[in-house]
Amino acid sequence: MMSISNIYNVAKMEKILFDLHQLRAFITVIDAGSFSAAARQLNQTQSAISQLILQLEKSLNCQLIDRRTRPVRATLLGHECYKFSIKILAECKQMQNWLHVIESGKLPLLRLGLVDSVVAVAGLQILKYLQPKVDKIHQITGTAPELLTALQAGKLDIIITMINGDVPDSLSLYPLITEKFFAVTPNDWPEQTIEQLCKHHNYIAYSHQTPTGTQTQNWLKWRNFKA
Amino acid sequence: MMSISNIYNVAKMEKILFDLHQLRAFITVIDAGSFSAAARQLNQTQSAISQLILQLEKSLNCQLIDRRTRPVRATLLGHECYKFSIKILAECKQMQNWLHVIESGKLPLLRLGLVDSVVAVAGLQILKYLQPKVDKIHQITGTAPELLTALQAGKLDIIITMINGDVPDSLSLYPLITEKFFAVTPNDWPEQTIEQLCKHHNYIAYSHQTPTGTQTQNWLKWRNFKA
DNA sequence: TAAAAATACTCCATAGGTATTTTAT
DNA sequence: ATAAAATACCTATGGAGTATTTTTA
Repeated sequence: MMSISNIYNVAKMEKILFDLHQLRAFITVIDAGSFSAAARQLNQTQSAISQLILQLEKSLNCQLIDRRTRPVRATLLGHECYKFSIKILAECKQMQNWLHVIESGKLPLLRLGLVDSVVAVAGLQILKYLQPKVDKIHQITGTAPELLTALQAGKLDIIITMINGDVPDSLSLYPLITEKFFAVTPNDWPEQTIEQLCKHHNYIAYSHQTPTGTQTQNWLKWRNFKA
Repeated sequence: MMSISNIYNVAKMEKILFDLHQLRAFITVIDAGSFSAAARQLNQTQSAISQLILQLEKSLNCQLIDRRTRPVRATLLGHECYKFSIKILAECKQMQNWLHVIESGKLPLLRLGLVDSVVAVAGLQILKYLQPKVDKIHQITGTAPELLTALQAGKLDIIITMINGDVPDSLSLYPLITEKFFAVTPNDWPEQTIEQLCKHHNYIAYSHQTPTGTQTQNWLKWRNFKA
């Protein structure tokens, strides 16, 4: 069975031979019809633009602009390059904008899933924390598997839940809280591991009413333990 | 729900605040799980990678990587940035390739995905057909969903597979082969449609060993039919 | 001849390296 | 305690400017 990561190794990141400044200069030259005009638009010198275009042509190993005419014009290859360049720069701008939207607290809507136990323990704090960052919140509560399904179906943006252990690749996991627990036993008990303890002794649970009890129950259910 | 296209504003050719080397470094770090590993892959020093990522984060004015964990991981924003970066770099690579094709008549590299069944039936013919058109071929085989994922991630250039029915907008679909089938039944069978036939009669399959049998199996699996 | 593009050269900003400190497990 | 990331510092490359030459209409 092929894994995707295999493909990545094969198609390893090659060197980048041109840069976005060159593409921008190229587009501007084509639009403006001359190097000098483009230079004026970009607040640079004609020399700088000339060098940028020459670099681009050299790195792509082809002529992009026909200088034997005034105004200068894109060659056949130049036309193709122009279309791609427009698309690439648009993509870059979209990325900038999209990240800015997310981080500047102007996220229009966050669809938030919370497991019931978390709502009880920290629901209010979470909402208070999110308030300044999001315009509108759709809050949904449910069991961990339900929320996970909804998240994978694209019906939620984020869920706060206990970890499963193996999270699908398409999702990102951010640990919020981890706790270490100790098993305290009388001196004369021989059992050395949790498994041994489970075999020989009864399970004493926190009350269903307490948050810890609920969480423990959830965790056991999640891990498919039987009561 | 806001769509990304709304955000994009074509009008001005604004300053570019990041560059492709930064994006490449970022992708490599996320994939590798550490700055040092990424540096090794890119034949640079850890320091250089660190600086590239810091520059990128500064220019985008947000944190992209959570360094408080090992392996380091993309933040929420980093995840968005990652997806865009993949797309942008793929676009750049495509441009290079396309220009190279036009001027030399040959693609420098084709990353080709073939579903296993196609390899068996037509693998040799396909490679023979491509030979004069491509300098170098990376051939990868796998199941249709795997290849589709890789294609969308920009890790493959083309895949030859059975159609799904709904292909994402970002991909182009070129039908290669279509076949019409007839159901031949005895004169006295009353059923008039395939559905009726399926209800009242058993399914007789080609042997697993034959190409047709394998293809049929694949198709049924693809369509979530049960044996 | 008058624009505009290429070229020569110069400079300095910065990408990227080495060495070191800080941080995470 | 060890591996990894940030930081300080330094060097060399090359991006971009000025001045000049070459090219086009």
